Amino acid sequence: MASDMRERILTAASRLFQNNGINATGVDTIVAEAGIAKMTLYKYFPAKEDLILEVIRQRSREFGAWLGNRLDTGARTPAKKLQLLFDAVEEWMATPQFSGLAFIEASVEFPQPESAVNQLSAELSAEFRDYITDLARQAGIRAPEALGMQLAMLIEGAVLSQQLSKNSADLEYAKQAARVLIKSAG
Amino acid sequence: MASDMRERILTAASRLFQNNGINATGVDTIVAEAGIAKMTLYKYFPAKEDLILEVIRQRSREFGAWLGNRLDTGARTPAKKLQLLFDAVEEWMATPQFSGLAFIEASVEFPQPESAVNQLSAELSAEFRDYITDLARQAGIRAPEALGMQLAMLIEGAVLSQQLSKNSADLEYAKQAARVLIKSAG
DNA sequence: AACCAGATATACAGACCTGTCTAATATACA
DNA sequence: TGTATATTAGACAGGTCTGTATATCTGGTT
Repeated sequence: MASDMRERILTAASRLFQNNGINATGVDTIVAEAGIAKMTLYKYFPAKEDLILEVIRQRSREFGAWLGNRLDTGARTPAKKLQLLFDAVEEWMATPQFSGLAFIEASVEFPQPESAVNQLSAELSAEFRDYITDLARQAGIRAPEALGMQLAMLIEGAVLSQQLSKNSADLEYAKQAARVLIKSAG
Repeated sequence: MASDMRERILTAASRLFQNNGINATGVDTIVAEAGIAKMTLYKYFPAKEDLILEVIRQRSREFGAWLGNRLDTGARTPAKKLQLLFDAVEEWMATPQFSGLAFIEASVEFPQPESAVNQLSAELSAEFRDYITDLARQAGIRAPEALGMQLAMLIEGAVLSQQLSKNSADLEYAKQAARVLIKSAG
């Protein structure tokens, strides 16, 4: 099936980008990993950049959907969802398909603001912040934007931490910090 | 002078790595930016990887020295230094030569644990955490490691934030979060 | 059975990459 | 002035990169 191919390419590219870096992963490597012909890749993605953009979009969508679902099923009120946030993030980081925050990695590898990859990263980063800020607003926090940004920064730092130090105690500290910040923001 | 050449190469490489990414910057570009011959670069740095490692080391050293000096001159007691930390980080981010946290960028571009660049990044990241943890310990914080990690994660998230959204309000939020966390950690 | 769209394998062009070699030039010092 | 040392310019080898072209094969439909 047609969408089957597309999915295989995206999956392979996502894994390779995560393990080796985006710029360090060649098209031939993606093709080999996906077990398809190079022409097929270029049929679905006219240029490597299109593939990069789609991988970032998909990984962000997946995380957003996972998180939204986890919070919806695990908590009723917005306030409880906010308190569940860091537990959910911890669970997500423990899943085997955890792969960092795509927009962070992409923005580091494509630092130029005029790059399409950088622009998309900035958009998705803002979306993520807005999502948490909305959560805080719905939970009745007095200064939702402040808390939203603080929690977002903490999550980004924790994800980086995890990948650098492989020390799972870090996330416990982040959770504790989130509790303190939420309580203080009232 | 000999050390002059070395310094010019490091300066040029640092700027290019920051603006375009590490893997996206070729040796020829560095040579042109530094205004030297390619052979000279390979005399001081036998391989590009040696240059990358030295750039990361130097940028981390510079930041560490700047921060240490700023805290020493701005505050007497360890407790006051801890309170000054985020103001200092804010000042550093406002300096023209601000270039992110080198070990974060490097670890994203070289994600494989067996890579020398990744290993150095992990070391420097741990050093940074230890520095803040020591600050917390000297300030008499009850759980210095917890607070140290929390502040480090917050700083890393704030630095990423700044580079992605260019919104300076983010750092104000981070400062506020740091105050809350320090107060709560007592 | 004949056809056809989609996928495959493979070679290729042209650009760029790292790292080396050589020959010419500049600089410092005796 | 003569000589060692450092730097330069530029070509080059060998490999990898993205993207294209071509020719073959496969599976489903009529």
